[in-house]
Amino acid sequence: MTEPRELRARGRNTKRRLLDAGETVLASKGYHATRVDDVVKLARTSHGTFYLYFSNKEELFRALAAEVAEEMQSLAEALEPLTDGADGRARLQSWITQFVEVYRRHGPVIRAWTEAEIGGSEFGRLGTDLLTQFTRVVIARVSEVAPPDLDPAVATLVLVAMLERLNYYALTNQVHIEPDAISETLARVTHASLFGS
Amino acid sequence: MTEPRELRARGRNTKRRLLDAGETVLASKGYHATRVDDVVKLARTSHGTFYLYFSNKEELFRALAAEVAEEMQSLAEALEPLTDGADGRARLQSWITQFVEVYRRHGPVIRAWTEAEIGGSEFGRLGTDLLTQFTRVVIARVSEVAPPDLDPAVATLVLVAMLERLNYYALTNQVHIEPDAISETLARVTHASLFGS
Amino acid sequence: MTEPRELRARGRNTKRRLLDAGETVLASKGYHATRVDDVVKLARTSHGTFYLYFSNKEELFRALAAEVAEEMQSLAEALEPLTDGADGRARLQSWITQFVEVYRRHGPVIRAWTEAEIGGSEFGRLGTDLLTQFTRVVIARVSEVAPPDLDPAVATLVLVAMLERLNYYALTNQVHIEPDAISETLARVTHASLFGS
Amino acid sequence: MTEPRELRARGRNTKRRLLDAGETVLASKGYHATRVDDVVKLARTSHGTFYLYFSNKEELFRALAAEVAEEMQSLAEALEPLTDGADGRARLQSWITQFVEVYRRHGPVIRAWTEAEIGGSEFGRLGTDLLTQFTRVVIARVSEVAPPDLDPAVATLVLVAMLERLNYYALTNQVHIEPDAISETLARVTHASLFGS
DNA sequence: TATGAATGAGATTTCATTCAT
DNA sequence: AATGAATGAAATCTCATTCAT
Repeated sequence: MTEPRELRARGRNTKRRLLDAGETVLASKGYHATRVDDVVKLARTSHGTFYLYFSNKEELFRALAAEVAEEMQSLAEALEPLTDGADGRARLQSWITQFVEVYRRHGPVIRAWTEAEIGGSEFGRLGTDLLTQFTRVVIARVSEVAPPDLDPAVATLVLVAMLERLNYYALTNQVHIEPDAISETLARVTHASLFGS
Repeated sequence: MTEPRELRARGRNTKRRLLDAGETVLASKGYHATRVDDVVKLARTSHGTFYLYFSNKEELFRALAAEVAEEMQSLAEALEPLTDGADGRARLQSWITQFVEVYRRHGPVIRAWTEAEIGGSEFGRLGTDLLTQFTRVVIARVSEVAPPDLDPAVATLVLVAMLERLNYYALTNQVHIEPDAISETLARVTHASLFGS
Repeated sequence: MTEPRELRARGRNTKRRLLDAGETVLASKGYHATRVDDVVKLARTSHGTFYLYFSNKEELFRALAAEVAEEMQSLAEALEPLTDGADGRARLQSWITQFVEVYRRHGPVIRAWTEAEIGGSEFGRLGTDLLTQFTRVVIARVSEVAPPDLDPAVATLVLVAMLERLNYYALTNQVHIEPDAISETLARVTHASLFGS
Repeated sequence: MTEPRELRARGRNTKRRLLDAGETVLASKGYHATRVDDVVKLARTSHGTFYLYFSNKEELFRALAAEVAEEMQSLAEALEPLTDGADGRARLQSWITQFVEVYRRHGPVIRAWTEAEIGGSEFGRLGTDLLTQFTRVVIARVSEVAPPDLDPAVATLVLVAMLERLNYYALTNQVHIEPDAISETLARVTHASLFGS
């Protein structure tokens, strides 16, 4: 483990460059195919410097994950009570838009969890933990309004699955979807499931 | 390229063992972390033999993909017209149950596409192509019944996203869901979106 | 850990070459300064092959150590009861000559224990264990004849210290000693300490 | 080469801390495994500062060696003529006790010579030179009294071998020996060899 | 006098693929 | 049809030393 050191301005800057480079490379190559060499080249620094800040590749990704996890967590907590009506749907859609935005910025990290957790790495488990946390908050909101015959936990998972996966398809260009259509459709489907069409 | 050769019984058996081993390893380690060594050990054969049947690692995955693609394609074509009412919903649910079953058997391969396509490998593209094909067929069905203000393509993607991702969560034990609850909930949400609750 | 595999003639030959090369390089550079690269070059093989037989550098040395430890153990057990008189001294000297011979052949490995045990590596502990074993057997012989005011354990250590260190000086050319003079002098000093001059 | 500079109190203190840290790390890790990083951490200073006082790692060790060499040399010169009788043996034992004390304080450096000289480093040669010097003085004393059939040079080496190695065993806890037993036994064995029991 | 940061050469290790039998 | 052995390019990681402040 690299001891967390007190960093001066230059050091903080270098570490930031490495994190950003890591996220960029992650985006284009995925977790397993990312080479330390790619990261340091992009950050315009050396291997030695990389290992000054992170004791290995995994730790770089853990640091990225921690940053994203925090954003996701605040987002989850920002979800207000769900309500029926055009008004409630608009609020839901606005929340989903924020999610889409976070995914647009940090999708690569989120997707990397998927890749990593299959190998059972620590990084992968971080992703699972976040999913659990995120889900817990949303379930609470769904429980308040779900019809009695709809399991809130399952419904929430469906929602999260849609959120994550649809963004994923869009971002990897596996399909073409208008960005606006994503949040609108997600809001509509979710709302319909909870309150009827 | 290994020329497709006529194989005797023994050869076919060996190749089958390699394919099965490949799928198993894929399930536990994921695309990038799968080693030829793991595969041949599990298949109780040797590296030399592996390259007798596949000219490289990628080709093994392609062969696996081809098998799964075929099943998925028949499944897509088996989707009957969607109809309103309890009856229509039951038929939809039964189709989803079949999907869940296919995913249960071949999830590792399907999930590996995700991982692979990030690196831009041929295997990854195969997955994308399959998604496109699969989607095309489903869109046709959805178009027949979607309300005018719901884009059939997007709605289909939502459906597929749910299908794939929820199964994924369940299969990787990231969350616990009752197997039956999966198809029931998926059917309910889809039906509600298309026909109202 | 590299699983112990069944080796054919060629494999056994290669492994032997690596072991021998390891011992040679150890002799000239010492434990820590030995590079896998030196070993494989001398064995006229490749890095890849090295890791086929040993999962890392340490394991190569452990294998060497085990071989030497066995020889040392048989030597210890070959020590007959110590007796007074010219006759007894001749027998002692002949045993010491054998020790000198083993040291001449495997001194590098024995010396490497010293270097390694300082770092607390497994390899180092092997050396300590061997010393303990070896000493135990010799103590038994010394106890039979030591004068009451001479602690057999300490006397044995003195003997072993002389044996090891004098050989070491001679082998590393830190001093020049006629090979015959080594065993003769060691026999004389030991015998004098136990039985009087 | 770092020019020997006139150091103020603060500088002298820093250099002392580095030397002490060097000896401590040497004790726990050995010559080859000692890292500049370990030394500066223990001395609570920085890499930059280290190279202010020593032009490289080797020079730190040379400085340590020089300090120890001086002590050893005075010790050698303090050896009085060897004489027979209880009286002579007591004087011998008292000298050996001083040796044991020096070894207790500086054993790590002395042991490191062994490790270093295998790689042919300057530091190793320093150790060899010291051994030669030390031996020369002792041989002179032994020559005065050795029986005609005992080569004084070899007898001296035996003595030094015992001295060094027994202390080494004791200090590295490879065996347990009562501190007093060390010098007593060494004195007895040496005396017996030279003068008969 | 001091130090945090950076460097890069060199070491270890991995693994897809080829070879020889 | 099968396989044990070998390979070497490429990846990860280490650490003595230098730089800039």
